[in-house]
Amino acid sequence: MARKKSPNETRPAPAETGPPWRAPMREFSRSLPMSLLRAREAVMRQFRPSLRNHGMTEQQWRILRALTAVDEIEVTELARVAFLLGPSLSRILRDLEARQLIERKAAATDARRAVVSISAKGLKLIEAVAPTSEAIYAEITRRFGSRKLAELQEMLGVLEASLADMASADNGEIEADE
Amino acid sequence: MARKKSPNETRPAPAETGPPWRAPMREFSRSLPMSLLRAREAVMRQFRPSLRNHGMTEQQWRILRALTAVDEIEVTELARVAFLLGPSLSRILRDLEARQLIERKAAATDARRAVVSISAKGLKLIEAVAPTSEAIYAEITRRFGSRKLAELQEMLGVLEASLADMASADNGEIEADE
DNA sequence: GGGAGATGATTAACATGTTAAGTAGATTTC
DNA sequence: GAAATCTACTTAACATGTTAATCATCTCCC
Repeated sequence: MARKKSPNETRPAPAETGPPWRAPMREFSRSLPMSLLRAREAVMRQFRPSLRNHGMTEQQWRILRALTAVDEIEVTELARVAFLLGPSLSRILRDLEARQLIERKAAATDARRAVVSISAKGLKLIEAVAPTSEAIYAEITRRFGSRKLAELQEMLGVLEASLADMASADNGEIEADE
Repeated sequence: MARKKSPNETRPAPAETGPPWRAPMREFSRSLPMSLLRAREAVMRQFRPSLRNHGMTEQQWRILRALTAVDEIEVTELARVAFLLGPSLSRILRDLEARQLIERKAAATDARRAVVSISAKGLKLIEAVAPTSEAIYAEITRRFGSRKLAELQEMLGVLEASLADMASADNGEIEADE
């Protein structure tokens, strides 16, 4: 049942207590990665039950959803659009193909490339899920506010663009002292 | 747009082409879940190499990081603070304990509850990673803007709160027509 | 045109996400 | 006060995230 509460009256410290060592780092739960993670989880929690009822995961939905927007598409490009890493996509395509929700063929000009498209069965599945999905999205928009939602997405896009060419400044230590 | 793509001159359609069926759904790549996912990935991509150099994953870092803020903490509360599901936390704690980065003991009043704390070795590891981590965070803040960063986090918090009590409206279909 | 290197995709190996089931200890109830 | 129930945690099982390695094809260059 998700982690929607619990009075927790027994724990020793609220986890917001002063750190035992000098704390140069920002309050943990307010870091940007945590904020983004929690927000996304709050959103996805709304969609998962419906998807699950249709025997589909979030990623499988992303793929089928992306496939409805094109006639056919190469695997690499699909990975970019659905924002999945190659290995994940490979596995999922194998399963979706086995379930006959997609079709795959080799590209005409380049035998390395595979071209994927959604099947009639896949389209039917999308059409079955879409109404519920739309209703949920509408409710989220209603609650948060259409204006604010657009603003938020704009900021997220700017953030992403801001970091696009940032080189990670990792020092070379391979293991902690040992 | 972001996503420093590549010329990709060979693909058949840019994936932004008109859908073959009537498309009642919003442009896929601009959905809220995708925006959040991409923004978070853009941020985490900066931290992962440094963490990896210290032999640690993002989640392991979250746990150790959370532990530095308290003297000791129960597992359930730690799951809440580090935003991890119970099963994930169980596995990670087992590993961190084997690596002697944390210590675990049974709670005094309730034998079911386990109390976790960071070890001296764990603290040393945190101290080794913290400077790089801080530098990365500072650079992100500099690029995106301190003001905007605070605004963004405020909006994310409001979004999360907006959806806190939303009941998922899943219909009961268990499988698509077959 | 053949070999070195680049590219598209998959496989491998390990860590985590997610839901369900299991286990041991605590709490309630009659 | 023992059975029923609840609670904290763990295990199980499967799907995905993540990095590295592999495999097949393609390109380039001599």
